[in-house]
Amino acid sequence: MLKYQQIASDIEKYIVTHELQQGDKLPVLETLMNQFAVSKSTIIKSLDLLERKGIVYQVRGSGIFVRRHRRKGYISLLSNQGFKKDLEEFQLTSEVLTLDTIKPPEEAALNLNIEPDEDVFYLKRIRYINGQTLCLEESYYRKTIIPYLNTEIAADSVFKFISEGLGLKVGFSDMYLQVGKLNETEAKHLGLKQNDPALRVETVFHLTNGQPFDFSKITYNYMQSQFFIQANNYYG
Amino acid sequence: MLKYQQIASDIEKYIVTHELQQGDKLPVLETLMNQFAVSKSTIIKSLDLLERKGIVYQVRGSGIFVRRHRRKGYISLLSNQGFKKDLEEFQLTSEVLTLDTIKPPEEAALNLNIEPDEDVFYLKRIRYINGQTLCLEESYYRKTIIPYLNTEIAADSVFKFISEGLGLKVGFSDMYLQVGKLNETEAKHLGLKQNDPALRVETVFHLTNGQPFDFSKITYNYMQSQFFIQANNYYG
DNA sequence: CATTATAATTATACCGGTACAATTTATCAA
DNA sequence: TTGATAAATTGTACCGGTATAATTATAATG
Repeated sequence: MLKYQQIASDIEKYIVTHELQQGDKLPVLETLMNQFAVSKSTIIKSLDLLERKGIVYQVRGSGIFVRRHRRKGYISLLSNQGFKKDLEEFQLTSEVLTLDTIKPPEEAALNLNIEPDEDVFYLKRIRYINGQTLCLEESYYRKTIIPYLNTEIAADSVFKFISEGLGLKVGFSDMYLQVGKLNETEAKHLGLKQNDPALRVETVFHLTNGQPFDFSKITYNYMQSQFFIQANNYYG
Repeated sequence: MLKYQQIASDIEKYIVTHELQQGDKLPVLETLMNQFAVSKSTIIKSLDLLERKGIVYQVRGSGIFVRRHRRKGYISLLSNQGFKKDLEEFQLTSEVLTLDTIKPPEEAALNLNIEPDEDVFYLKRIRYINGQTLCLEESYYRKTIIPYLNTEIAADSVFKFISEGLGLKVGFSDMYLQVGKLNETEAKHLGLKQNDPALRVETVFHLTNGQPFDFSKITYNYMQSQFFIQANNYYG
């Protein structure tokens, strides 16, 4: 692990274990420099990372402060790890409905920017949170990039397998949100009624090198889904 | 404007005017250094900014590439300028229903982290996109920070006034999303039916110094609202 | 021709420095 | 006590350097 990542992780742990709250002040830059025995630029890089993750904010001339929101039980839309990570405090399980190698349907081929004859894994599953249906998910993984998958992995965490098992690095993702009404199939799977509200999220996941490797369509159970987003304003 | 911001803005303009597409390669760092006649670190800062804005991605050993999604007509949830900016291509108007100075209701006081007897502006408006209802919005602005507002400003863009008129800098925001069903009032305002799907977004906006200044509750018309989010993965 | 080893390219990590701008604190005058 | 002024604090902009890791291009090998 790189120095600046390690330091960021240490500071984050410190904030959590010491239960620092929104607005609490961290030691000044120079103190942190000495404490971690690294140069100024490295500390700055750590803090910038923490700022992007929404954990601190920095105020010129004043200090470095903890950023923390109060609400619990919300799923982060931004840490694109398939939210397995954010909900560790909850019971999160999956029921795999389908796992097949297929030729991608048109919309998947378009979003993955691949030829229609390239093989993809098609995974369909229902995800449960504390025993309740959370969402219905359909994913298309490029076999060129993810050569292997099985139902065990699919029932646990595909993203964990991709990063830890395959050593691939997830880079960025484009998400598209829409609200509509559940159709009959969705309603049945989620245990809701037809025409109930539906939040649909389509995501294209890319590796750090820019390759798209996963296109997924998720329909959320509106009863279970509360999301939060921490945004920074770079448009000053 | 700072050097690195100016350079970032220039590169962004270049991408747009030359219609560069996803995956197109930009000149290498050293070329950019010479071209803009600045040091390496300044160019890196510019590119980091563009990366956070979701405009480029960088691949070590390979190059700097354009990041662009294909779908049009989606509202960005992240550039927290009250989306006036993102939808400039559309006709966006507002009808002000209420603008009053009041004592904040409990949830507003909680989210703004203020005393219940501190004065706030209460603004309620309907926003239209191309003549159709886009959302119903209720906002609470702290008068200590935003001392003045009128219906003209409210009908145009409060955020524009805050930054350009008052010289305040918007820093970060916490957003909470939920899906549910419209109640009677909401349905009437949005021209929809009761129990139709509703996307509700609550946001707490902060200045760069961490002060919360605006708590807003928005209910979107599900027929009009398509959102996109560009996410980066800092959790490597 | 495919595969492997080697070299060149390219972005990133990390260092340490000066100058500066925003904020906070201390000082002083009214 | 208040309000203005000056000084100290603190993060940010920008410079320019070395070393390194990931990727890509090239050369060598079978």
